[in-house]
Amino acid sequence: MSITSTPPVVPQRAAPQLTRAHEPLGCRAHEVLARVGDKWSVYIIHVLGEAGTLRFGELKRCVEGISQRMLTVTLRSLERDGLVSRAMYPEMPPRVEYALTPLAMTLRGIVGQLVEWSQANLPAIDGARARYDAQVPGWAPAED
Amino acid sequence: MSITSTPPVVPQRAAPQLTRAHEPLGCRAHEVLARVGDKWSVYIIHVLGEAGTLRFGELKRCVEGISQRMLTVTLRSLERDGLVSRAMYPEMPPRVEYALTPLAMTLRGIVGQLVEWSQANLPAIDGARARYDAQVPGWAPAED
DNA sequence: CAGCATCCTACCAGATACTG
DNA sequence: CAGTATCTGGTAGGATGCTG
Repeated sequence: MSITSTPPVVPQRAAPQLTRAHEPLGCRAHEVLARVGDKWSVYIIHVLGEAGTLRFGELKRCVEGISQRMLTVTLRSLERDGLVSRAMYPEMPPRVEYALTPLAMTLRGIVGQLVEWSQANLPAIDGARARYDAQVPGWAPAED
Repeated sequence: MSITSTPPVVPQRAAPQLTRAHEPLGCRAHEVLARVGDKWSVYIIHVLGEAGTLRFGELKRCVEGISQRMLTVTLRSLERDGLVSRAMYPEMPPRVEYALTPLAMTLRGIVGQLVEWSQANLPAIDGARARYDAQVPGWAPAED
């Protein structure tokens, strides 16, 4: 379990000041991370955070690339987790508006940083990929 | 757990103007988000960030729940993106050590905030789920 | 317009076995 | 120990067609 019981065989190199390896992560936090670490969730939270309130179709247009099904599914999931609120107006034609909940609002900052980081470091990552693909023999550059 | 590399203060970008016209994220950022928004990537980056340097087996124990295959695959992917460095020592038995690259180091702060947020808001999310599951008729509470 | 239901496919990801 | 290779079931997720 704890790697602090280091076998004497392993040479301690470069004096790791961070010996405390097994931070338990609180077990279930992993679960939440999986939610946030969903392909579309972060995207949707970001878009909704920027736009404030959007209807289904608008959202779909903003998140372009997402299928109608995945948008529905993801929104349901986010709604269930209390991150997105859903307001339905039974008019004709129907109108449904989505927005972030206060809970999700506290995520906005982090998500924003994530997006900024992504945009800022895209070139670096592209470079790393190119370098890796070049030096690794039989690696098919299949987008990941 | 302390995220020492980054001040906990979230630089809220000023003026979240609620305009409906939303610029599409530069949209390759989405690609990077998908990488970060991978189930295991954040976890591994976090663990590696805390531990500094870990061998394959140590990592596997730390990220408990991950299969050997997924650890290999995810590490490869992270390595390809220049987020994780891999040092192999062709001894017997073999030893391979993983660590974050400087690039990934700049992600540590954000990932740390994400983890903290997850842990802090787990109860809220649990509550929201319970509430949702209770009020929605035929919803099978199948964990997601 | 906003969705649900259905079908169908591809890939994700675990288990197992084998190698250097 | 640190992988690779292979098989396989589960599910993510797209396409389509239909309702209120």
